[in-house]
Amino acid sequence: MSRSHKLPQSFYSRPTLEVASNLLGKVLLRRNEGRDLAGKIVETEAYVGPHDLACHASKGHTPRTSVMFGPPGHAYVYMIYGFYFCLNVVTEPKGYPAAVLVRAVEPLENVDLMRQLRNNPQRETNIASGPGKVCMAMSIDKRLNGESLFGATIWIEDRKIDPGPIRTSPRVGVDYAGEYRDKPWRFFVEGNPHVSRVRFK
DNA sequence: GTCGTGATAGCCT
DNA sequence: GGCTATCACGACG
Repeated sequence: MSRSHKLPQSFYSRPTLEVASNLLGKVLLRRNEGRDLAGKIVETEAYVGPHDLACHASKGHTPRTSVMFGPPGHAYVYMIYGFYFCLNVVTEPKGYPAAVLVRAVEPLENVDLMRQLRNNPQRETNIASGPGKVCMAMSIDKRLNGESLFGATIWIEDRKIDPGPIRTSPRVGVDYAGEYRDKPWRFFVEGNPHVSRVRFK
């Protein structure tokens, strides 16, 4: 039983754009007080390293960004706008600071609990259709910053789901990033209603 | 449906 | 001090 479908470290230790694209259709798992919350990843963004002006690590190695400089396959969680958290997975070999932001998942297991954690939105497509929502729905906060994705707290599984057609677009909220602003480094499943609607075209 | 606004904390010139 | 990889809500129409 308990077969592990966990993605291995070699999955994460690759070029960030590949990881961001290949994460679509994989399943994010979060063990929360004995219950596993699960969601199929349908939207990601790549933050590709020290030269990418939208990547936090372009500001250098600071306490905040240090997890990104560490080994691949770990969670980089930070607080944004004083209210919300964003979940990233660290990519590329150790020492190269890059990560993939998980922007949206389609709830799969214990959906009732995920909905509750989000203060009971009406529509299921409003449970985890955005990076802050993903963290709320899956009980992810600063305490998980630096957590390995190979333990029993949070991980990503390959359930051999065909994600369907993949599209790209510019990333959300990075107008400040100069020549990197319009890089098509956002990946999402075309037509999936759980994708965040922001800057859709 | 779209648009504007307010809330708020941690980080870093 | 200024900015931020966001969300919810209310005002429109």
